[in-house]
Amino acid sequence: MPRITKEDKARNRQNIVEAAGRMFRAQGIDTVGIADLMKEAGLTHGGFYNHFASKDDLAAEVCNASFAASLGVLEQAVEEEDDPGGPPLRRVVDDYLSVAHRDAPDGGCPSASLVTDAGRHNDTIQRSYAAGVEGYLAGFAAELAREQDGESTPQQARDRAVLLLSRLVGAMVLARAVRHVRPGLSDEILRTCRAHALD
Amino acid sequence: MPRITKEDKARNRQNIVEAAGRMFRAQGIDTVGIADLMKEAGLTHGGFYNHFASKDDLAAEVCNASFAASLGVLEQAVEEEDDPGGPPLRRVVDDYLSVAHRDAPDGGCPSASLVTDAGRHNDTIQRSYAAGVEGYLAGFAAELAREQDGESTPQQARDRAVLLLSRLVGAMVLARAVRHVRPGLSDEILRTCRAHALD
DNA sequence: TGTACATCAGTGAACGCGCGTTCACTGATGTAC
DNA sequence: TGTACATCAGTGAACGCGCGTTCACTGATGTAC
Repeated sequence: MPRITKEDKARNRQNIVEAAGRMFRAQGIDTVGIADLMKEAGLTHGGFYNHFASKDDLAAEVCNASFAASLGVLEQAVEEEDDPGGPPLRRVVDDYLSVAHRDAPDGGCPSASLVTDAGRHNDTIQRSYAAGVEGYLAGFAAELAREQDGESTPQQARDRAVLLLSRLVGAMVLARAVRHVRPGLSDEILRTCRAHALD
Repeated sequence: MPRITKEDKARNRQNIVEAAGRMFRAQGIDTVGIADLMKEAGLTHGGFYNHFASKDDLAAEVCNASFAASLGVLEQAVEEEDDPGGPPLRRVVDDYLSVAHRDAPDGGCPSASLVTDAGRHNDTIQRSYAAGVEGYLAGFAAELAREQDGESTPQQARDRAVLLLSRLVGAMVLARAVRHVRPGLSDEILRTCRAHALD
């Protein structure tokens, strides 16, 4: 049946990146095989290397794409001005530390779902991850500065952004780790941290 | 040369658990092979199944042992009364979020180093992990109650313990994830969270 | 206490499996005239 | 615009490797008398 249209090839490539983005976040980079991920993208495994030089190569691109998508959602949430649920960062925290986000890591924040994978893979992946973290920090710091309306220095906003991200990530990874065997504890972690993440 | 003394067998078993404890925390459960870990324990891979029914079986035991050792260190630190470095929890936080702990996950807190592994393995491992987390929370809550000297309810102490552990774990996993490619960012995360973990 | 035999921890080769990656092949697309 | 040929994305078998696990074997220890 091949050969395929240029547009089809581009679409296939994007499908691979998106499928891998979901699967890597849900199950971890090492757990997901090339064959699994190509099937999820609607292809057979042999064609993988028409698009990527290696699995690590894909993983780095997936890391970038996941952070870009996740940051987009974040900034969109921040921009929705007059909205129920209080100020933007209040809504961001409530969404981040929600049961829905805990139970659907495949569409969620890569800061949390790839945090261990990043440290255990090559530097290219780690750089993509670190850049994504910096993106989150910049976004949080900007919004914190805006909400305090000149009441804080850039350094203070930066510090608070670092604290906020650490708290969100810590609560989420712990809540996910105990979810299946101690759902009550998992819920408690989310609830308690939701109430105090912005302290 | 075998057969071996009963005492030798017990010592070998303990060596395997300790070697696996270090390697699993440093590299992750899936990354470490049976052969690697038996060599580290000074044995050959074939004998593994004289001690454990499966790798998962070992992993659950390792999880228990690592938490027990780590909690022991924690409680010992708390008990060293008149000591420089302020009140016990202040010292616990400073040790936890130290550069030394970040750079030596093999001897450190399993809450942080096994947090992702726990969620991705079978329920036995996850239960060991969750029990360890509860141990940490109980230890923190008791010390928080003691330091506030009756000024807080058990519920408040529990909430603060949940917050504290989440913050420690979040900061540590993030600091480790970006360590090799952004050492400055990694240090910043530790420093900032050290200053505010007990807020 | 001494002797004879069963036990079983350690060894290292082997098994089966799944992984990342490579390859020969196909045939529709892209392109040059 | 039409024709002829080169390109190359997708396919699925195959490769090499390392993994968790099994196994036959060894010989010192444990034990029964």
